[in-house]
Amino acid sequence: MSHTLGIRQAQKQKTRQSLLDAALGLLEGQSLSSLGLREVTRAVGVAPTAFYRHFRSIADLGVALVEEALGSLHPMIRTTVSTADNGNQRITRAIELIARHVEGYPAHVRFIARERHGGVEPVREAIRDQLARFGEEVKAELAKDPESAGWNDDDLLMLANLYVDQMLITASLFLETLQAPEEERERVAQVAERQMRLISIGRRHWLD
Amino acid sequence: MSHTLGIRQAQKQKTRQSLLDAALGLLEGQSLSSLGLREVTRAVGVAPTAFYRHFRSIADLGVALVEEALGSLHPMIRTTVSTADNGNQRITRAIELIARHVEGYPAHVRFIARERHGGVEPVREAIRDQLARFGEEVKAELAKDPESAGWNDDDLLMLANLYVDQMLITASLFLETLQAPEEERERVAQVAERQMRLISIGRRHWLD
DNA sequence: TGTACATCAGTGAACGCGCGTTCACTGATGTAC
DNA sequence: TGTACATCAGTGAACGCGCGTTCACTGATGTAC
Repeated sequence: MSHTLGIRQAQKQKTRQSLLDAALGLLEGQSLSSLGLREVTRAVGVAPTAFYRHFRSIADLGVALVEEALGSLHPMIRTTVSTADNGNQRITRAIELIARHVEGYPAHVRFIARERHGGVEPVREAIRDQLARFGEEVKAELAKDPESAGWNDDDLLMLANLYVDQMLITASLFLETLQAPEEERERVAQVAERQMRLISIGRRHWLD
Repeated sequence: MSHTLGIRQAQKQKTRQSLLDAALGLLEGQSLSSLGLREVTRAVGVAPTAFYRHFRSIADLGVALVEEALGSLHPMIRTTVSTADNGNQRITRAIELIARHVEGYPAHVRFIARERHGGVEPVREAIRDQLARFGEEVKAELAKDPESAGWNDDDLLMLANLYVDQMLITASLFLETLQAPEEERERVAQVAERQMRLISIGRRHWLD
């Protein structure tokens, strides 16, 4: 039984999504704390007052963008980790997955990198919470691996967060190469791969 | 032969420094791209137009702040690395150095973390350049270490950048605990320490 | 040392502009009967 | 199915406000002789 939205509800959601999309576009060249409500509505083509039918404030819209952006990162991180743990080949594939995600959702990645330490506290908090959840999930994924035998929970979480941070750093480096020639992107990929490999080597000898 | 500045020059520098200090203070709660010129001059107590005697724009002031902030990080990173390479005890001391730096210059650290991916391109560029220089310096420091025998230049730089990024991540985590109880800060320190240790273990077995 | 002129950091008035928010409104959609 | 009323997403005028930038200015400091 699929519930069809009323015309009114559907139109409202469409406008809301347009506001989110427009904001994300405008945020490529500035940060959230300088984004104007009128700027966003102008880009969409609705009256400034229409904004209030969807969000209390720009900060509120920012929090919604966090959900959207990290929702899209979610499957990527899981796949990356469950994919990426044994051989060097798996690490190569994981880095490729990150590169493709950055190509597919550059604005989302930029938004998260920018606002993670940005000037809007509720948005920072939303990102912090989501990244903590990612850490927990990666930890759960790592725990399944035979290589994790003998590891305690604290150390697993420590390693999980190291991987998560490393993925974000790599993603943000890829972002900077989006307009650059292919060889530059290849160079970034190779460095990221070796860093990931070095961490995995550290993991393997952690209990020595 | 010490050259005493003229009264006029000395007063000008003092005002300039006041503008930088006021801006840094205001930036604790917002990001550079939303900082207003009038806001800064108001905080200092000079006329808005006085701003133009010192900086072309807020972005220009931001670049000056990068020099100031990373100038203060400079000695810290060098000491941290040359200190931090052999035993676990050295890593502990390195993390302590970072913690103390964050306590001593919280606004500088926050500024760099925030604007590294912020909305003002010239400022991002200045930070990128400085961090690249740090990477090179850390690489040079690592190269002196007997443990680096057999390492090629690319791998040394890869490791150096891994350390630099890890230091920034750790610094920004400490920043979030400045208002938190001591036990929270201790927890962050312990995680950072183990991550650094894992990386160092990876380093030791890189050539296996 | 004293005088006459040049420099220039900081002033204060004025400008046009876009901002966020309020309010009463309109008219298409939804609902009850 | 048709009618009468309720809901509510989006409108458009109006507001007061702070913004960045311009300009001619002032008066303390600097310099040449």
